Amino acid sequence: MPADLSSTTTATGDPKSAILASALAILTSGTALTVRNVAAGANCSTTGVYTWFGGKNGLIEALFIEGFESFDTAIYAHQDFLAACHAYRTWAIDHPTHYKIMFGSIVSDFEPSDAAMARALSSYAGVVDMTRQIVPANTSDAEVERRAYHVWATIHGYTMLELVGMRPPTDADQVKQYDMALHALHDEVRLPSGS
Amino acid sequence: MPADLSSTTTATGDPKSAILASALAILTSGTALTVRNVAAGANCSTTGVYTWFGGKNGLIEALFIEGFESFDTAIYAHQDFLAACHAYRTWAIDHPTHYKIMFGSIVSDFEPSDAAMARALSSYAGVVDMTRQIVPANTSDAEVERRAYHVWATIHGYTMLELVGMRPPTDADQVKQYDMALHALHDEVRLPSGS
DNA sequence: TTGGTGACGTAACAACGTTATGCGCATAAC
DNA sequence: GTTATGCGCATAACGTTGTTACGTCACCAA
Repeated sequence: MPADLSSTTTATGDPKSAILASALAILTSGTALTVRNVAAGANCSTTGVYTWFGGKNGLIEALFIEGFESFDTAIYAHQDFLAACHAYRTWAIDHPTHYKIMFGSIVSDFEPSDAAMARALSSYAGVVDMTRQIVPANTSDAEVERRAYHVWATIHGYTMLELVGMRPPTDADQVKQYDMALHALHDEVRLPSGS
Repeated sequence: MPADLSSTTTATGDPKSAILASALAILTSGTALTVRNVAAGANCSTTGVYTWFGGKNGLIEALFIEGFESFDTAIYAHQDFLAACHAYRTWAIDHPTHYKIMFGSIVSDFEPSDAAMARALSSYAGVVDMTRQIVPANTSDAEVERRAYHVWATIHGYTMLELVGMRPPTDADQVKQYDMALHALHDEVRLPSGS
């Protein structure tokens, strides 16, 4: 008989990916991300999370890394600066808990390892590349990186504020406001060096 | 005999403020913010947290509101735009857990109530006032608020990225980079309307 | 005095992350 | 073919967390 028919996820025979898929399903469903829930979704016992991920922190770290990979494929499919920035926000809005795991430390006692942080900064390298295509040709690497960090901080600030529900009482359209900020950001980054 | 000598905090006779002070002390000490720890610091039992705050969520909400008040007094003591923005970052760096409670949803199952969110947006009103002093005189209220939100999102993005340790591998001075971004932000906000 | 209200500590409960223990099965050694 | 080693797994337990039921005591009004 075929195996894994009882699994709620599209898991392969690999139990590690089954657990990860269960965790992702729980993240999108909004249920509490507990070891017992993840194990139940993967049709295994809580011990499985420990044999394959070393505990909840290891699972969170796997979600952390998987998040940046999903992030990259969603964002860097766009060549256009504005389209990529909009894709950034859209991904975060569609995966709020996942985004908070990656940036907001929603899970206490979780500190990403050096390898996980390196993966996150590798995703940031994509922002640097995207910025390099916009800045004037003779811009130095340090200046490119400074502007890339500015881009990242700005869109992260907008995204995070919207994600936690912090917005002014006037019911302005957040997408429109975000788009206007992106245009200004775009013009700002395109300026030649030296103010 | 005098009371409250055994308390680790400078608590008054009010048990509610004693519990809040204990929670603040735990926040700054880096210890785990558990109901038992807070109660022990306030020299009472866990029940006290429930009689005075209705549970842990109520305590978190009190910390949320207290955070924005402490925030305001630290920031709006400065008249200068750049000085206030630097004070913003400094407060967040000095109170990382507190800042994450206010903005990062570090505590799961905590959603600020409408009153708490109103208090947070009242703090945002200070940003609007500060922005109004910079923009051209004939700027409309809607435009002022849009730029104020831009200021808030930008400095929040920089602050949050630094707080979670996300920074490019080049070991640039974060304060210097933040300061450069603030100057650019300042110039940007001062521009007349219509690009 | 009597009744009631409210704050408090003790102890318990459910749920959580984690771990000790033992079982089953695979693979390799002889 | 038999044995031994090791790995993955489930069951059950432990300590900690947030929360609550319960009994007690102080205080205040009638």
